[in-house]
Amino acid sequence: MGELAEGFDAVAGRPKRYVLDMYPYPSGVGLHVGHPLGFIGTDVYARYLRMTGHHVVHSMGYDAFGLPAEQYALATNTHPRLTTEANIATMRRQLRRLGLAHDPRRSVATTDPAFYRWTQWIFLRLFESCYDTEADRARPVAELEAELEAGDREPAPGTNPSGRPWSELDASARRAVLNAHRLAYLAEVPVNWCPGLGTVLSNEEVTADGRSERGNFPVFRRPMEQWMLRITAYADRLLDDLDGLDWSEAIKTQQRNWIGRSTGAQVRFATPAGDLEVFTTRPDTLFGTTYMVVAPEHPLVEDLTAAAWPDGTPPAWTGGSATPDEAVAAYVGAAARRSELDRQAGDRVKTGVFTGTTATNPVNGAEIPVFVADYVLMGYGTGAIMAVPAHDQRDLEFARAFDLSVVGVVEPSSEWLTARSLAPDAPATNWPEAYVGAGVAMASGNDDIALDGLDVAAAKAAITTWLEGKGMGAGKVQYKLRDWLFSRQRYWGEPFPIVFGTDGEPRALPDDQLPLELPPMEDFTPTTSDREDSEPEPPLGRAEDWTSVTLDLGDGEGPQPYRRELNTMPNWAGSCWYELRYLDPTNDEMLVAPENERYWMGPQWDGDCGGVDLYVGGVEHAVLHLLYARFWHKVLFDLGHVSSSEPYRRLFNQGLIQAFEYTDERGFYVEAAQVVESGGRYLFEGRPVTRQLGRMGKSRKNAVAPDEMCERYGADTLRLYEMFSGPLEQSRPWDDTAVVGMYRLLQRIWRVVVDEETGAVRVADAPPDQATQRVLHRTTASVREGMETLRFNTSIARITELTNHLTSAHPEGGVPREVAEALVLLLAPLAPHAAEELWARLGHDASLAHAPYPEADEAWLVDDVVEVPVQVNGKVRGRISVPADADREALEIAARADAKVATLLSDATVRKVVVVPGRMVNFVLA
RNA sequence: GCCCGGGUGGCGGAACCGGUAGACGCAGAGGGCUUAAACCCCUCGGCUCCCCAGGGAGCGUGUGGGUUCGACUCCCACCCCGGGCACCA
Repeated sequence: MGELAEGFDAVAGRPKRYVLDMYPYPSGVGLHVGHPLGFIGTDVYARYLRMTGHHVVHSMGYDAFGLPAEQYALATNTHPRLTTEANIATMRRQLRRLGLAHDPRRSVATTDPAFYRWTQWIFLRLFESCYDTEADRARPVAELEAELEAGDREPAPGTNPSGRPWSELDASARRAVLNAHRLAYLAEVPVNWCPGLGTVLSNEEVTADGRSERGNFPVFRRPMEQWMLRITAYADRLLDDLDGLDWSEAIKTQQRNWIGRSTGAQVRFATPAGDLEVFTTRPDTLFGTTYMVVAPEHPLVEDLTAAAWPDGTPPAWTGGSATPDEAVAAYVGAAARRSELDRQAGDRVKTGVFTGTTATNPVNGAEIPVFVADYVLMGYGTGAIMAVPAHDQRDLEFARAFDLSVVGVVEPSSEWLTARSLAPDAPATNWPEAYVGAGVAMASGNDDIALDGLDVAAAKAAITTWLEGKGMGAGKVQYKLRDWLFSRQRYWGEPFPIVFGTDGEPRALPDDQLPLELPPMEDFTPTTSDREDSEPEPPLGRAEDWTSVTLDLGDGEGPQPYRRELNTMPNWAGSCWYELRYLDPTNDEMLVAPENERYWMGPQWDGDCGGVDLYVGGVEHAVLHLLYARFWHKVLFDLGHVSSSEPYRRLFNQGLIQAFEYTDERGFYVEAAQVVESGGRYLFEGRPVTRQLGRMGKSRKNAVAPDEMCERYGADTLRLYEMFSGPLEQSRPWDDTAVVGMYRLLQRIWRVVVDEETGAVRVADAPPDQATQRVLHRTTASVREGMETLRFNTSIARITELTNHLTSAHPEGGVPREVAEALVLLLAPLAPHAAEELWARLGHDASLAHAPYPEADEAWLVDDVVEVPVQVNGKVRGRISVPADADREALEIAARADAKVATLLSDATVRKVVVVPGRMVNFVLA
C-alpha cells in the first residue's frame, strides 16, 4: 500500500495524471450497440491521453461480468435480455473483438469478496456515523453520544420523541435517539413492494406509473422494516455542489428537480382535534386561506372527522352521506383502492369530502372548513395544506367545485388583468384562474401585523417572523428527496455486516471480520408472487447454518448467539464507490490509500471539488447511480477518507446508437431485417408498416449485432464507423451500408504503407514537399483538437483528408516515411490494431501505445497565400488570391482589380468598404 | 402544463469568436480496369431557372420578424421532434 498507483498504465516520468471512468451499461446489461459507443469512446480517449504523455487510470466501469452467468440471471431475475449464458458469452466475444476483452488487471469485479469487504466497510461507516444538524457533516456516532452524555448538547429537534433530556432517557430511548441521527438506520417505512421481483425497490427505481424500472412489474406501497440511508441529510450539499460540476445542464436539472428544495414555512392551525400543521411556500397568502385539506392517509383524518354535519353544511360537501364518519370512510376507502396509476392518470377532477370540522386561521381567527381530498399527497410536506384558491390553481379548481370563497391577497399585475379583460378592482371570485405572479400584498393585516404594500418576498419574511414570534409556525425548507431505501430481498448483493442480538438490536460486525460472504446455496431465486399481500422472503433466510451464528464481536460480551441480517444491499452499493478502488486495486489494508486518492482525484486548483477527470455514462443514471455515488463520496469526504468532495468532476453523456423499428397496422413490432423499402414505403411480407427511429432491442425486433460487422470488416472498422458517424454525445441511427466507408479508409491507409502485391513497405526516405508538409501539420492540429474535445468524428474526417492527399500525390507509392509514420500515429487511438500492425511493418519493435502523438509545427499552419472572397452588398461575387499578411489597402486594391468585381463597381458609388484582413472584402454600394 | 436538449443536401454529419454554408463519409450519376461481375481507381454533384457546355441569375441552415456591411451563428415570437418531471402546496 501507499505506493502511487502503479495503476495499470503507469509510465515512469509521465507526471500528468488523468482518471478516466465510464459506466458502460446505459440500461441494464443488455446487448445493444449503445454500449460499444461508450466503450470505444473512452478507449479512444485513453489511448490518446497515453500518447500525449498522461499518466492514466482508465477504469472499465462497474463490472457485472465477474458473475457466474446463470447465478446472476437467476438471482436478479430482472434482466429480460440477460437470461442465458449465451447472451453473456456473446457480449464477451464482442468485447474481445473490439479489443476490449475482459482484463482482470483492469477490472474491479464487484462480486469479488475483496470488493465486498470494502463496500461493507463503508456501510459500517454509515451505520456508525451520524450527521450533525448544525454542522451538516458526517461524524462518528460515538462522538455525538459522548457529547450528549456530557450534557454539552441536546438531541436534535425531531430525533427525541419523548422530549425529555438525555440524562432521563432509558437505554432503549437513547438507542432510538442515536438511531434517529445515524446515516444508516432501520425503520418501519412505507416501501415499494414489488411482488413480481420478490423485493422492495427504492423510489428512484419506481417509474412514474407505479411499476418497477426493471421488468415493469406492478409496485405496491406497504409498511416494512428496512435499512435506510439518510441521503436527505445531504440534500443541501447535493444540490448546492452541483454548481461546481462540469456536467450537462440536463442532468443537473434532473438532480435539482429530484431533490426538489422549496423554501417556505410550516404553520400550525388549531382544530378541535388538535393542531394541524401545514407546509406552504406562500406564507404571505395566509390571509387568503379559505379552507384546508388533508390527504386521505393523514394520521389525523379520523380525529378530524366530526360526529355530525354542522348546521348549514352544503349537500355537495357531504358526498351524499348522512354523517361525516360515513362520508370520510367511504372517501378514504375509495382513495386507498385507487392505484397509483389511476390517481395520476385520472382526469384530475378535484374530489373530496368535508370532515365536519373547522380550523382556526392563526392570522385572522377565521373558522375555515377542513376537507379530505386526494389532490393532497401524504408523501410531501405534512400531508396537509392551507388552501388559497386566489393564488393556487389547484386550490381554485377545488374551491370552484365545492363553492368555497376566493379571497385575493396579492394585487395582480395590470398586464395580467388586461389580458383577461378584468377591471383593476375585480374581486378574486371573478378571476378565471389563480394569480401566481409577483405583486404587493393587499387585505392582509390584523391588529398586530400589516403586510399590505409589501412585495411577495418581503411579505413572506414579515409573516414568517410574526408566526415564529407567536409560536404558530416557523420558516422551513422542504425537500422532495426521501431517504434511500437500501434493503433488497435478493440473494445476489453484498450481505449486510450486521447481526441482531437476542434483544433484537442491530450490531456491527467488527472490521476484521469482513468480508461477510454469501453462503453457497442451491436455490437463490427470490420468492416472487403475483399477489400484492405476499410476504417478502429473502433467499438468505433459507441458508440456516449461515443465518444463526455464535460470534465474539470483540465488545467484551464474549461469544454470543446472533441472527444475521437476511436482506442484501442493492446493486447500486458497489457502483457508489468502485472508481476509488481503481486507484489502488490491490490494497488489502484500506479501500484506497490516501496518497493515491490525493494524487489521482484530489482537488487540482483552488475551489476544485476534485474527482474523476472524465466520466462517461448514460443519462438514465441522472437520479439513481449519480446521486447515490455523490452521497457516499461526500460521507467518505466528511469522515476524511478522501480528499475530493465529489466523485465525478466532469460528466459526459454519450448518445445511443439507434435503429429503425417497424410496426404493423396493429402496432406490433415486425422483424426489421425483413422489411423492404419500395418507392418510399416500407413493406413487411407485402403489407405496409410504419417506420420509427428508436432504441435497439430484442423486443423491438430491430437489434443489429456488431458481431457481424466485426466478422466482416474487423474491430477497427467498427470502431471508426461508430466514432465517425457523429459526435459522441449524440444518438444516431445505425446504418449498415455506411460501415464500408471506414473499411475503405483503412485499406487506403494500409496501401500508403504496404504494397498489397508484394507485402513490401512502400514508403520513401525522401523528405516531404511543401504542400504535403502543410497538409500534414494542418491535419495534426485538427486531429488533436478533435481528440481533446471528444469530437472524434472530425478527427477522422481530417485523417481521411490527409490520406486522400497522400494517395493522389503518390499514386505509385513512395509516401515520405515521416509522413506515413505520422499518419499511423494519428490513427492509433482510433484504430489501434491496424495502426499497431503498420507501426511494426514500418520497422518499430516497440508498441506505439506510448509513442509520442504527432505535434503540429506552427510554421506550417500559416499560409503564404490565401484565397479570400470579395462581396458586393454582402454577396460573394469573386475570389482573389492575396498574400496572407496583405493589409487592408492591398486587399482593397486586389479586390477592385478582380474583373467581375470591377464590372459591378464601374457604374456604382461605393458607400463603404469593409475589409477583414485574411478573411474577406465587402463593397457596400449606395 | 413545466424544465432541458435539438431542427443544415436523398442520408449521417462539418462550419473557430458574426466573415467563402454543405468539410468528411454513405447512397447516386458518369468514366477507367475487367471476357463479365465484385473489389479498386478517377470525375461530378444543395435546389430552381437561363444562355448552350463554359458560365450567368435567383433561392437556400424549421417558420416569421429584427440587429448588422455581412447571420446556421446574436435578439424577439412561433412551429415541429427527442428526453425528463408531472396535483410537490
